[in-house]
Amino acid sequence: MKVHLQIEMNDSLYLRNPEGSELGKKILKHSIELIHKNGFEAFTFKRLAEDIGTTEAGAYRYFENKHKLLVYLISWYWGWLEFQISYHTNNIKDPIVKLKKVIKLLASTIEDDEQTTYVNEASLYQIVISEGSKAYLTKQVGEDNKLHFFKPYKDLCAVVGNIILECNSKYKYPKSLSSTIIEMAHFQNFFMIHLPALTDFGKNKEESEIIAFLDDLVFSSIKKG
Amino acid sequence: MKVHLQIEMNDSLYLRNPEGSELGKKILKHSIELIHKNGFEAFTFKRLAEDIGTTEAGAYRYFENKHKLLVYLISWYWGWLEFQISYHTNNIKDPIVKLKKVIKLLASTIEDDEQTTYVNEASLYQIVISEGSKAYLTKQVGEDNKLHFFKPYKDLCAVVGNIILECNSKYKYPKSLSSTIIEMAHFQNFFMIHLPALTDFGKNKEESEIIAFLDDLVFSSIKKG
DNA sequence: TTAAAATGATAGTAAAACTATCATAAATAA
DNA sequence: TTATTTATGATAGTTTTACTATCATTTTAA
Repeated sequence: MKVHLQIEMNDSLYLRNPEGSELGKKILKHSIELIHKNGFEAFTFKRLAEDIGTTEAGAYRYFENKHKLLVYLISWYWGWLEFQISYHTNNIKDPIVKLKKVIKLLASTIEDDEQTTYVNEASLYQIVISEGSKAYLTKQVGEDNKLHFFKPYKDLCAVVGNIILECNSKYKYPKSLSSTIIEMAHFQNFFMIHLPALTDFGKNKEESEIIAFLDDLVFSSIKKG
Repeated sequence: MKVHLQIEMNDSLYLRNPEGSELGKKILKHSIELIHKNGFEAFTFKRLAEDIGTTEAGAYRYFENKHKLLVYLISWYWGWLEFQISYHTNNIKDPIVKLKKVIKLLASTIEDDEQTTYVNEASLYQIVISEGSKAYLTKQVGEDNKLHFFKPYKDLCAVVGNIILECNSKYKYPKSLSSTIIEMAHFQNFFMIHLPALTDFGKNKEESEIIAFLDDLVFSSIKKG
């Protein structure tokens, strides 16, 4: 049996649902490739269109602008990750084991999930690391937030925050610790690769060390006593 | 006695030293104002020139492009902050007291430092929060790093890392913990204001709570035993 | 006081970030 | 099946951004 998993997306993010047509899926697929390859700043709808074999206008019919396309991709990732977490932590009773699993999922290079043909999760993970913050570090963050663009991120943060509370219901900063883990899972990875002086992982460049750091950080913080 | 403090800047960041002329200082002053007000994406040399009363070409004589100008401003801030830290922790023997002071300096809204007339530190602090990551979250991060654009950030990170080691010489992740504190001092502030669901400070919006969170995070982690 | 350097004024270019129009192809509903 | 809506392709055009170039004038430094 082959299961197709579809992430429910906020429909204010697009003009026409990209998951509902071949061209739309091509837009997703190729924008992931291009942003991964050249970075978000160098990404244009013109290049995207050339890559796909459609016209600039074709892309603009799906997404108002490249910012919304980025937010779409990042949101898709958070939604996908939340599913991965619920899938992989299902039936785990011990919240400490659960939290360790979550940290591992957050900080591990993703392999491409064959269930979604038009999204390369491995590339998307790299985009989330390098470009993810740009989704909200803007002047329109308030408006975007009103349109619930960041709901998937907030939901994930809430999920992780609740596991933290399961570990220690008296811990005072579950949400901030949660957003700290999430951000640092990515930032430490970026630093390790590009600015190793900002980390302790420069020599080996092993993501297992990032996981060990985050484990240490989290479990020291929430340890009772 | 009036002391003028000048931060030594990497001269690959500019074409002509902006601190060496009136026009240059105006460029710094007004770019801080404009980026603070409208965000980095909306910031252009044309608007800057109009604001100052010079021409676009005038600005381009000082900075190759707006990315370098941003890196300049952010670097200036890190340099300035490192001085603040060394100034305010001078003569403090106890590394724990020192580290607390550092966290406070990192996470506190800065008041405008009258010693530097052409830099409004309060606005610059907001820019560092909202735009700081964009200095390195680019495809050219490698080249920029080779030109030592991020040295002030790395230096600061090393300083904080060393204080962490003074507290506990056996702690395994001084540099990663240091970059985590630095980044989170800003990110938690941004989240508190714009995406409060990602923090535990949404109700009161008090930066003292961020400081308390960071204190808790750091001292739990480096506590011996 | 004279040469060098910095600024101002103006012009121009390539690309980015869109919007608009119209013809055609594909899907769908009557 | 035909009629009609809907999606796509092809083409063109606009405004803004991100620069570069030139030359005259002013300021500064030797």
